[in-house]
Amino acid sequence: MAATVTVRLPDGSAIELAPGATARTLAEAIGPRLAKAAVAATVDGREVDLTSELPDGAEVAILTATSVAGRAVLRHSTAHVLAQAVLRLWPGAHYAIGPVIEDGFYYDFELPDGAHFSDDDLERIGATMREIMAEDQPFERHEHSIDEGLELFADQPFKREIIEAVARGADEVDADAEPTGGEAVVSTYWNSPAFSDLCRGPHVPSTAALGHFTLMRVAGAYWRGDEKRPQLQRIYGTAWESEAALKEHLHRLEEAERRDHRKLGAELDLFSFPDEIGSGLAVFHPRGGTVRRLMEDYSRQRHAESGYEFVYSPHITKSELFATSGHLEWYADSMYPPMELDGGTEYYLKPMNCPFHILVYRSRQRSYRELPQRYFEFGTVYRYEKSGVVHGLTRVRGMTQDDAHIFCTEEQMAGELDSLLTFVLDLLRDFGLNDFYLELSTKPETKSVGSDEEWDVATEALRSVAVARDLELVMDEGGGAFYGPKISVQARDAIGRTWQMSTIQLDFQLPQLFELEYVGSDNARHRPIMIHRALFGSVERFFAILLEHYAGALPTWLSPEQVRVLPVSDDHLAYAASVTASLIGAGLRASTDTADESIKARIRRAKVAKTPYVLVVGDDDVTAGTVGVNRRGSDRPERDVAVDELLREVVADVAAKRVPEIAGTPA
RNA sequence: GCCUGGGUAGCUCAGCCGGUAGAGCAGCGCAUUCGUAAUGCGCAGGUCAGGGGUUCGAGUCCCCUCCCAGGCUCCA
Repeated sequence: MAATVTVRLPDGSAIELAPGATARTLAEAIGPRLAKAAVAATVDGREVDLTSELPDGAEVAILTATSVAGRAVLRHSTAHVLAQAVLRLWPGAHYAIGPVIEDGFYYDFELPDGAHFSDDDLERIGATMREIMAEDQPFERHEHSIDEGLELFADQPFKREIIEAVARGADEVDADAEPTGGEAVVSTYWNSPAFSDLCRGPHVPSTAALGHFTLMRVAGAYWRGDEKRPQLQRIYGTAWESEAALKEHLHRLEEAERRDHRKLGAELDLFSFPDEIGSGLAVFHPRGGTVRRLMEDYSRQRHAESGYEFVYSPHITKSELFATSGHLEWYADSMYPPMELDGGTEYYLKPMNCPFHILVYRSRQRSYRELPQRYFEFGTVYRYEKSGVVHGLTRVRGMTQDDAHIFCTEEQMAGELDSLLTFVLDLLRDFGLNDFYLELSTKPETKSVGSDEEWDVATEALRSVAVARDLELVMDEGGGAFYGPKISVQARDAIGRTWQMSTIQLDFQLPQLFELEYVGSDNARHRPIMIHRALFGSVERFFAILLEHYAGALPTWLSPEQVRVLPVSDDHLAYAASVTASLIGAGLRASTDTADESIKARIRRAKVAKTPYVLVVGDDDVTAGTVGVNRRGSDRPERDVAVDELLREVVADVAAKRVPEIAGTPA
């Protein structure tokens, strides 16, 4: 054996250690602060425990809890303690898997006698976890043969299933085949005589290294995500490297809750979901209707400027149309069941607009001279979403898409895609979104039509316009629609969440199914290419995203009410009315609040409604022709502003589509 | 669709071991006429989601249905 081992550090330097040195020894050799902060290490890129011995010549990095990988170790270890606590409280419980997820972890259990967790249990479990952490139990790694593993977990059916999968060489979430000696082995972590868990690790050295966690909620989840398998009880939690980081995370969650569009929609009187109508079906109130109209009007204007023509199509159709399009074959699960009319003819509510636009195209023979044809429609579609998935305005059963279909020649395709992407990004920026990345979705493994070659051509066309942008491109393998690949524009909002916005889909299939043609300059018939695209996605969903992004404080140009004028007393009513009239005369949305309430109360109401400009007019203003101005986001009112001056300010704000300062914590 | 938890006044929520329903805000009325985030007093408002059952008696216990939330799955 060599007298020393030498390992290389991430900065390229080498360090010499005594034989048998562990990652922990290394951390201590580098410095006491690192030794204290260390939770695990990587050896030649593989994550290992601090107690693992370092081989000579290895590249080693120490993981601390403030790194992404370090937090994952922390969370994974906390998940183990959760399992230990549950087994302590419910002897005989079965434990399944406990992986790390974004910002936290979960663990799935099956409790004896079909018992289930309640919110009170979370507190008890959390308290027990803290006991275990106080007991300073080590995470000791052991390796076992498959047979030993099966023996160890004889009464744990889920663990046995994982081990059996490892034995078959499957890559498992929470247990890993280790290529040691060519024979499959499993590793366990032993915390105490009462608890060990199957896991590939690594873990923190001891339960005492944990502590900044919260158990969040209980949920049901299928074993392996398969609805035919047993439903387990899942506990979600989050864990961080410090109390401050934990608090910050909880604060972010509160911020997201404050921005919940369903809450804002009710508070700001924008829309509602009356039970009488049904799940996932919204009505827009006057204020929400105004916002929606503004969004749609602006979109229409931009589409008209960009060479789109406006078409309209009905909400229902005979089944034949969707049989030809393939929707009945591929999409029937998401469609409302048919209505039988006219002695047996079946009619369907439309889940998509494309077949209708195709019929517009096919209404007469087309020449290459008139391509591209760009048909736009605010098309209202209905999709029978499963009851558990509907969510506010972001996932509904009835929605209006800003849908368009472009029919073009193969030669025109690249240019169309390119200008389309510019159009999309410009439009989204006008609404104040400006942090984007692109996602390219390729052929689905199961549900798809068309040959691999066609898919390759279409996918490549999309890829080339995507990479031409100075934007991040993320692959979404298998995420395309059944008829073609797509690019989607993902936007990050004010608190760092990402939303799928616009989609651009290429389609070589529907033109074939509907036998679309155009006559080329060669006097021969050719097949056009079809591009599907929706920029808002759905108007409802885009509305929801804007509401959350702006926390309800929509830009002035989109605000349902832009200015509210408050007379100090009844003496100023006439003046207030004249100010309001001149604002309305300038094309603004303004009203006078004549309620018999104190000026303070009316200011508060106007502010709570997130009105961009709240004007107060009293004696001084009547004589001087001025107003007092409260701008949204400012707590310092300004006095003696000339009406003309204020009017110019608001008009300029609207014309510039100025983005308000977004209240709240940035991500 | 499945799991868990919910549904009490327009909204947010109290309501014990089963004994006949309560607050704040909003609404309405009266007083108040006010210069920058809630003036005071009063009134009204509920088939306790709907239906069925147990019970002398059900908001409360049981069953079914609908709706909501968080997940699983799916997705714009």
